[in-house]
Amino acid sequence: MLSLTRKTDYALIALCHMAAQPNRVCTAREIAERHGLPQSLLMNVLKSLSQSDLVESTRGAKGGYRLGKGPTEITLSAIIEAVEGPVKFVQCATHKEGDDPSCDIMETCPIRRPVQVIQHRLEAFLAGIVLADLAERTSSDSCVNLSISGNPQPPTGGTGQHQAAN
Amino acid sequence: MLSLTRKTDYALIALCHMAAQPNRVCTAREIAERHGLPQSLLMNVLKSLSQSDLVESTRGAKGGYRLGKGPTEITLSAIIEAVEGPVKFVQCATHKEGDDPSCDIMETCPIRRPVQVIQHRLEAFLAGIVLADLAERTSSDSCVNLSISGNPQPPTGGTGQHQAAN
DNA sequence: TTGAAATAGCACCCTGAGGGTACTATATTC
DNA sequence: GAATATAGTACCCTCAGGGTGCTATTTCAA
Repeated sequence: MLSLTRKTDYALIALCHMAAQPNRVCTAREIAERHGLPQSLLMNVLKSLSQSDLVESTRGAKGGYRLGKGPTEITLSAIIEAVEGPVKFVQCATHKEGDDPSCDIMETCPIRRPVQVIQHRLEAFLAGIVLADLAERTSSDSCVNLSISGNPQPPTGGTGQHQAAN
Repeated sequence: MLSLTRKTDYALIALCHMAAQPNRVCTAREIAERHGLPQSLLMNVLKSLSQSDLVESTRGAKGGYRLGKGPTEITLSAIIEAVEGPVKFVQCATHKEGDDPSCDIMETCPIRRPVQVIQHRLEAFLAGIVLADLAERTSSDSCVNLSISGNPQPPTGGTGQHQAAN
């Protein structure tokens, strides 16, 4: 369905929670109770984030989690990758030479190249969104900030405006 | 995993195949054999595409499929939607007032708004890629063209502007 | 030193979507 | 009427998503 999993949802919520309180450590329980998430699952997610250094964890009493980087350094693609694994728009997109082919028509596939280009553009898209963008609108309730993006700006029209990638 | 399903892969292959031969009808068997796809599954996919008017079908002997629109009118988002259903970056993204909430923290969810903005941008991204972009690079092997459509252009705007490093 | 609080690491389970098959009905051509 | 092709269903199997539970480890504080 081309959708994120719920784990990523939880990750985003937890990260926003931490971003809003940069000067203290937050426990999994606190975050779970505050936002009504299942605590055990949230802990799994926080573990993943910790292993990817997106959050720092402190064990023991008075322990908890805090952001491991600044909110402008944590990209959406890093979050997704930490929780769900690498984004694969199509299975063959991240295929390396010599790998066991995930798809048995690799050699003759007529759409492989163009689809890989789309993959790169999607990665760039996700890498361009950072936690600060999300957290910002979370605290202030204004609707405005993200919405430069807000008007979806139909990209269909022109061939050839600027491109960010490649 | 934020990935397309194999059905969409098949749809893209079939559509590219048809785009390359605009003046004749192609049978499911022909496409399946040509590209090594399972015929029965490909037929399912073609049925979906037909119901969404992305392809025209002709029944009976000498029947088959052909594109239902020009290759510049068939967007990637339309293809995905025809085969997989609506793109939902997150479950709640397409939620309408009064629906049964797909997520029981709808009301208090701190990231709902920003995430919906991302969803809109993703939709615009996918709507900006058309079949012609794929089919083009299929026949000619040049690598350049696709960069025109969906320019990723991070939605940050207010906050830092980050360039996708690729 | 001991207990409580917190994360770390497994192991396991259940459900549903992805992915695939099979069969029948219908339309068209020759 | 036979052959060819799509249309429509109904069904099945596998595996990732999503969730639970238990144990180990670390840290603080009484």
